[in-house]
Amino acid sequence: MQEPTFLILTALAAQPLHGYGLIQSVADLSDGDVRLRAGTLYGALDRLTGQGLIEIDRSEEVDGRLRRYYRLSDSGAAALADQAERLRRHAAAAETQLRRRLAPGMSALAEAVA
Amino acid sequence: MQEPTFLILTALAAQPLHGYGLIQSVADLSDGDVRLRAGTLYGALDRLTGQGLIEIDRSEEVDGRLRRYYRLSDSGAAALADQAERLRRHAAAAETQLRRRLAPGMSALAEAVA
DNA sequence: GCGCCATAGTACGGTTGACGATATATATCG
DNA sequence: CGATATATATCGTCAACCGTACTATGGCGC
Repeated sequence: MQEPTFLILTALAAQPLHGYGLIQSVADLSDGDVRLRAGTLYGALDRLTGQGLIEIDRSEEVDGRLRRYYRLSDSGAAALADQAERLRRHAAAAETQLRRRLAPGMSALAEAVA
Repeated sequence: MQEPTFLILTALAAQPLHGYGLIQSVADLSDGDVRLRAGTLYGALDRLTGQGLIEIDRSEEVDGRLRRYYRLSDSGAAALADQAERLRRHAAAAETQLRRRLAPGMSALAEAVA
C-alpha cells in the first residue's frame, strides 16, 4: 500500500468524508506534506471501493454539486491497522540501522549500555 | 519511496552488502514479510545508484562469480532518515484516527483524560 | 459585470517502480 | 546426475500515482 492510499484510509478512519474533503484532511494529517491530486484521489477511491476497504456512506446534493461520502469498512480498518503496525516496525528498523552506521564496530553489549 | 526501496536503504545503512546478501537482509529486517525478487532488486540498485543514494563499495570475485557490494551514501542516509521519520508520523496519525473511530463522540478533553 | 478563487467531480495520458518469469553460471550436497 | 544455494541480469507487464485539463456553481472584491 502506498502513501496516498494509506492517508486516504487514515482520513476516513475518524469519520466519513467526500472527495474534496479528503484532499484537505490528508493535507492536514501529513502537515501539508501530501497534497492529493484529483487523479490520484478518485482513482484510489474507485480501487478501494472495489477492494471493499471503503464504502459509499451517502450521497448529498449541495448547490447543484454531488457529494459522495465514503466511510472506512471493517476490513479497511483492519488493513489500515496492519499497515500502520508495519510502518512503525519499518521506521524502527531504519533508525536502528542508521545508529549502527554511526557506530560500526559497536558490539551488542556496548550498544545495550549506551 | 516504496517499501522495497526503503528496506534496501535500511539494510545498507549498517554495512555494505551485495545483491544476494540484500535479499536475505531485507527478509530478516522485515521478519520475513518482504522477500525481494531479483527483478525488483537489481532494478532498484541501478535506480538508486543513478540517484546517488547508494554507491558501489567494491567488487569481489568469489568462485568465478562477481560480487558487487553497495554502500549507503551520505545523501542516501539523509533520505532514509527523512523517510523513517515520515513513516513514524504516518503510523502515529493512523493509530490516532483509528482510536477516534471507536470513540466517535469523544471530545478532546475526554480523550486527554483517557 | 467580470475575474478570481474555493468547491466538487470527471477524464486521460504519461511515468515510475515493482513484479513474475526466465536465463546464465558455479559450487555443493545427496 | 539432479536438486539446491549462490549470484546477477533482462524482459514484459501492470498497478498506482501524477499532471493536466475540463465542467460547474457560488462567493468575493473591484
